Amino acid sequence: MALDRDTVVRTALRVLDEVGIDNLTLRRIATELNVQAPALYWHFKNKQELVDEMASTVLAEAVGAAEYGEDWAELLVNYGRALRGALLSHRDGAKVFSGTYLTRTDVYKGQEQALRVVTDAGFSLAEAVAGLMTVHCYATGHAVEEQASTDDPRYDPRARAERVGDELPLAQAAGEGLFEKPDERFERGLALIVNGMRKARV
Amino acid sequence: MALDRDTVVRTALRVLDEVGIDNLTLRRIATELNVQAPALYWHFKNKQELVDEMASTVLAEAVGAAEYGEDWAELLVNYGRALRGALLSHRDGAKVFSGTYLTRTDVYKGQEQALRVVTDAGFSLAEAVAGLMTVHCYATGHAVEEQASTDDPRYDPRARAERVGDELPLAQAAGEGLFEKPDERFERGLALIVNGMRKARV
DNA sequence: TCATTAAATTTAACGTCGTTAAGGGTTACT
DNA sequence: AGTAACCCTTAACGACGTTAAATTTAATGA
Repeated sequence: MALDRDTVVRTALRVLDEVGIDNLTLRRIATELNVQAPALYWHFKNKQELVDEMASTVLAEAVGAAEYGEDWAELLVNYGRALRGALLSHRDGAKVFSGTYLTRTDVYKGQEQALRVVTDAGFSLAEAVAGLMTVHCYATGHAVEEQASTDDPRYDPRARAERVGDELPLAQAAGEGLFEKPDERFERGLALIVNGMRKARV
Repeated sequence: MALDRDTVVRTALRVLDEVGIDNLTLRRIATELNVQAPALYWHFKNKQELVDEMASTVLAEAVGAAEYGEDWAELLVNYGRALRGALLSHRDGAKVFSGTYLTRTDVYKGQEQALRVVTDAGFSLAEAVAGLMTVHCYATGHAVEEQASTDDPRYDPRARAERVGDELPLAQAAGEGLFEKPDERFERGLALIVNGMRKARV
């Protein structure tokens, strides 16, 4: 039975979850497919093209196919949640998937839908773009920072508190709740951006 | 004359600008220092430790050492600008420096200063943390997306417009101004977040 | 049904990379 | 002068992405 691109992509995503991006090799993926490494070059031009397709697959399914509702504020929040969820859904996903070239246009469909709802709510197109873009970048950045710190053993909260020390009391007090409840923290930022939009509409 | 960590770091940053992260090799850096590659292992445990120090150096100088002023809104804006500027100041900087382990505590000093100003302005510590964190993540995410698209020849605006096509009129109209003026676009998002803070203070 | 062609994969190998081991100078101190 | 710490070199290992060529598998058409 011959391979196809989609099978390779899904296997590669599974391997990514097992071994992380630093150990994601073509040989490892090929082994998982009972195949030799050069066989992958029949389906993909090179490794980067495979990784791009992995990113596109994950993002298209989570962001492009979602239903965000008809309330503009809810929509922005849901869009941010979906994007963050997609980036966090695979090991090292934030680093790997953010800023990679999207090979599918599906993602843009979600954005089209979002822009329509927000402009229908009375915002100008420029305002709608700004709001959506801000949520998009915020969700991306949050996922990157979040995944970097939770995956790195050196980011032990206790150790951090030691290092920050008594010279930086506010940073220390802030840090206590900072690394422990990422979901709630993410929501606070989202609410802030939506509030900013509310103010703009007046 | 013996090398020291700082010399290696600054040379590595220069090489990064020349060749990009995919071609940043220890041998290339060593050559630039008139030294053999294994010599670097006397100063750094491994390549990752060197990269971490590169990130810390750039971020500490731009974010930790800056003066943000005493007006809370201006401060948040300046913090975001400084962070984005640092990430964009080197080739592939956003991908390389975001989410890497910071070896210096200098960065936290900037955050301490920021939290003091914002809380002095009447915000709770939780609100101040949320605001600063949101700006931080937004600036990070913006830099990542921005650098990924400007460096990748496949992100040609014209080609994108073709692909998006007539089915997605809003996305197309939005895209026209989206990839062309990143500075202004960044500022719009910053203003949105600051406005959200303004509303929270009432 | 069998020859022909196209598709899919294997085998073998190349050059480069990060990293390690072992050893050789240099400098500073006793 | 001897010793110890420091800093670097030479040589090499195993793993990686990738390419070229040969080989097998599957589909096609007479």
